[in-house]
Amino acid sequence: MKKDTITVMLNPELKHAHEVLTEAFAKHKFVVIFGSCTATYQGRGASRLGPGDRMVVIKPDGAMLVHRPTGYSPVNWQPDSQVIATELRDEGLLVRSVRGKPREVLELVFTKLYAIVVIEGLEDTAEFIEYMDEAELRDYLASNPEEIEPGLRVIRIERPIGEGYADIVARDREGRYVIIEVKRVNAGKDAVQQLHRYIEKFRSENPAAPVRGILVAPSISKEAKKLLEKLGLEYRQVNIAEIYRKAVETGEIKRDTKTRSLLEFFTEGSKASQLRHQLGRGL
Amino acid sequence: MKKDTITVMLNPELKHAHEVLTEAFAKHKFVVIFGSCTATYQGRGASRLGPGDRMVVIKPDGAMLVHRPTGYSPVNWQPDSQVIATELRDEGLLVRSVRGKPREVLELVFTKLYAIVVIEGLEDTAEFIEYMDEAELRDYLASNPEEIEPGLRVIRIERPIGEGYADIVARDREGRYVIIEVKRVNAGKDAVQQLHRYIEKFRSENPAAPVRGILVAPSISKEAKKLLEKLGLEYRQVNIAEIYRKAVETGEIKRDTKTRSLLEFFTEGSKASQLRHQLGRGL
DNA sequence: TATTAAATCTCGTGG
DNA sequence: CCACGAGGTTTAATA
Repeated sequence: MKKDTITVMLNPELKHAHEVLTEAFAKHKFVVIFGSCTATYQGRGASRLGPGDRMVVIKPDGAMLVHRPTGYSPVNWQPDSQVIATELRDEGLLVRSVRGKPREVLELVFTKLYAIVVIEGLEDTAEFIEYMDEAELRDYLASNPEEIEPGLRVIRIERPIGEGYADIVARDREGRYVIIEVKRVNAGKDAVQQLHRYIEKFRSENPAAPVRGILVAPSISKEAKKLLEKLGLEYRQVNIAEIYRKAVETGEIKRDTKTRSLLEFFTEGSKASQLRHQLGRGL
Repeated sequence: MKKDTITVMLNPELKHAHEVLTEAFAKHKFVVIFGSCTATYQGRGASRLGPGDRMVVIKPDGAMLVHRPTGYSPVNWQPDSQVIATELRDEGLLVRSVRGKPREVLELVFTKLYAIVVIEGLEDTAEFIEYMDEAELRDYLASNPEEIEPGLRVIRIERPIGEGYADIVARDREGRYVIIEVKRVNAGKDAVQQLHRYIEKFRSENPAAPVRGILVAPSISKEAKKLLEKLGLEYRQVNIAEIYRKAVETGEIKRDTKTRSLLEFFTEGSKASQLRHQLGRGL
């Protein structure tokens, strides 16, 4: 980032803030506002929020976030907006964000401002790399089917069945077809139903072929398990962290020193109490 | 918010920042950091992000957000964390956030800091009011079933079926049971499947009772429609904005002057071009 | 553009 | 504490 591109205002007057914000929005700067405001939204839904202290972020692309003092989620937002404008009113400083498609309007009215930060020229071109999403898990299991069951031979992956795709189609030791559905999070009834649909479709297409269905997931809900058993399907538990470790070890996932240290922290790592001690009390 | 509780540092040294942040985290203050950092996450998944300019928010409850210069979503985050700590390293200033359940670690390493804002005492107790969410739509339809089909008599709403709930259970003119699934957005295959699950469950519990299934939504995807028809279910289109207006008119939804004006803005309102003109170019 | 499925989904609600 | 389902879900991939 270039230097001298940060402007900070502490407890600014509404009028002064209005001027600064108008220019900041026009020039697509990165803006953060701390203050007390109300929020009104209408678009896909409608909402209203009374006065309170919030942090409002407006990004260069028109993304807007209204954050309360706690929680992950913004209470109001605009994923991106075509028009952002401010207006001085009797009630306070209006900040209005309008999105065209779908049509959505978010209006904030500030009565008090604690701080405004305006930044220009933030640069971020780094690639974001994610490991072990569902596709990666599926590919690992397809390459290492013995993790699911000894003697399994994979026929193909992502086989189109009906309207969807079976994650893995294989044959077991006895030559029976095995349709495998992979989930990287807790499996619910929907996952069981999905597998069931594939099995039904496969049976209708191959009436003579014996076929089994296996749901592979780190965990399964009780009701899903019941449904699964009722439908004559099977469940295999897998440990995602363990598979991640194996994938790294076998080179199927590249690692650098940084991920390695975190990985060890996780798989061989210390307990929370030790960690707390290492780090100090903190939060 | 009380006064004099904001601290702002511009282009701080890492060492100085470390001291300030340590205290801020210990005292559960609201912290925003602008700077260039890398990010490493491991927990439910794993990810790595190379150096770039970001805004990092740490809230009093331990919620943490790492935002790139564009977009709605944080690139990394922690919904809440038990331990947040900083450490001075050769590579830069480490900010580490640890969550216990599930076990997740997010590590940031800052090499440059542009600004740090620390705020204490933000107060926000206002109630967040949403209009026309699915529950409200369901309740309106349950009170006005003729919107779905003439002669429908509602038996109950939110009927437990298995572990889930059918939105509305009714009887039609001919005495058949009707299970109704309500969606306030475009219905996809998942909605059809959900309704199908309820129907199946109902049939298994009441083998003798004839039952219909109706999906009520403002629109439905083509594939979902096909699946729905294949499963012998029905679809009824509703206009959400119209229902919202009726609900307001009949007093089932209270409105104040603010929502009223917004309502009019939407239902009778001006076009985007006019709006753009009103507001000036803006963003 | 529409649609589908995944997500470190998050968040509330109910058992 | 788990499970289910909604969400102004968002986002990426796919047809």
